[in-house]
Amino acid sequence: MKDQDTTAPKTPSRPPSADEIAARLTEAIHEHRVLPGMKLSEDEVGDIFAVGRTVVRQALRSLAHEGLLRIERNRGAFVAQPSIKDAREVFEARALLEPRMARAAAERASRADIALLEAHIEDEHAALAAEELGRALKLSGQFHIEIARIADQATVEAFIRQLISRSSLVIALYWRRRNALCESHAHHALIDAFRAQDGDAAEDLMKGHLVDLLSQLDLRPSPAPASSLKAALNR
Amino acid sequence: MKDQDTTAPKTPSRPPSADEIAARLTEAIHEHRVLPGMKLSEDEVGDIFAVGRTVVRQALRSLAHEGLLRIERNRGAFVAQPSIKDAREVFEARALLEPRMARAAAERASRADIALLEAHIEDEHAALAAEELGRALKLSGQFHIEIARIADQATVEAFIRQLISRSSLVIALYWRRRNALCESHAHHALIDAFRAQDGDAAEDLMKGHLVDLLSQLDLRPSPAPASSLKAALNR
DNA sequence: GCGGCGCTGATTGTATACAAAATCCTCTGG
DNA sequence: CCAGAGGATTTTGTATACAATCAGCGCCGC
Repeated sequence: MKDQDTTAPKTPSRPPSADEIAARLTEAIHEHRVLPGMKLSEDEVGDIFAVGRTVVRQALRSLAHEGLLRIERNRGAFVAQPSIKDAREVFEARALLEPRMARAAAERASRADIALLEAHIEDEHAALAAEELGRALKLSGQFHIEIARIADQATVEAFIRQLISRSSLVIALYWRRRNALCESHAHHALIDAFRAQDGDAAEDLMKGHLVDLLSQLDLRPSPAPASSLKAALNR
Repeated sequence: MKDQDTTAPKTPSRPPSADEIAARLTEAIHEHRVLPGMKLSEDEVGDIFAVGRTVVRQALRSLAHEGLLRIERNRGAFVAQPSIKDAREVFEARALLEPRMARAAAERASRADIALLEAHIEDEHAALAAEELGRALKLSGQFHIEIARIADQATVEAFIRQLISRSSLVIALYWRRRNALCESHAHHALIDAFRAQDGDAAEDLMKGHLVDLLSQLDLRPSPAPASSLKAALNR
């Protein structure tokens, strides 16, 4: 279990900061290379990034504060396993925030912004073509964050960032089918609305997009036997 | 500056946890006993609560993550000074979230919930009568948080908690007049809507209430000479 | 055979010690 | 008298050491 360098750093020169480590861990979780329920031992993470436990603890607590990790006293940090209720709440919150962000973005998006979004979709397509499902998922989430940035709402952007993170966990736990994310249509349509500066359309498209996403989840009582019996007993 | 026990603990027996310290600091900031721009030295806080710097650092970083503090590397932690743009964003975000919470709360509020809210208003009145303006302000914020709790939306509740915190900072910086918060009407009206289980009315009332709050702020370019020249140069 | 109890190893929580950075003060030179 | 450089002090950043707690396991008694 020591030679699987799923999150190994590439620069052994300068010790990375707590924020960098948090970002790397976040990325790994977004890409579903680290799955819900997995334990993140302080020593292990510290060895991987070649820093002391002090810095690792900062990163872990930061991620816990964002809801990505669950820290149990004297037990350690585990990747969060959102309940079905959590999953619903996340998408309800997104439904409250993101449509308005899409509207504001449509009214504010510059030529450069739209070009950036298109490049994003390009990358997402490439990742899908290369069967890198995790990377595609991460890019898909970043698309939503980018919209909040274009809307020039840093406060809401931070919230959406958290919601995207948890959505990634929710998808890992409750996604219905494994086949490709066929949501490219929605993102393309959104860009069209941005290009036309059509706020109404953007708001509606985003609303529908989120409903579609939610409908792809399987949120019935017995969620999924994804984790083993042991994980079930840990609750 | 050492004998002003504005945040002195009452139990010197058991060392408080990082969360407790964070809660105490949050309360002090909400009550405007600690003002924007003030520095929170690690040693100072550690001495006050009789714990090592390790625990204090956890608390400070936690509060920084919520936007209450700003941590500058090798400089220390300072109570955040939201910009005018931040202030607008906070109330825009509240306008997106809270009306819907009010609606949901109106549809779900039990007899006990309403009694609790009434007790809250009672306390707020008492605090106002006793000239404890800070305490009244804190209770007023908790009223809004309570609504999200009644709406049974933990995720959004956490967001609103952050927004209330920042609103407290915004009010400290940009509040127009010092006289009493005449917003009791709005809270009373909200409770009436809850009692009638009138979701539409609750949503509208909350929307209007937030507009009123925002209109009480002075968000013009040169905000307020609240902080000294030194603070102005620190930017 | 099985359930409870105590021991051992491992992991986290906290404090302390040391290093790095920034601020403040002083001293010097113009 | 003022400006600037340098050192001393203070404060934060990080690692390490020690204490506390928990999980796993074997042993003993029933």
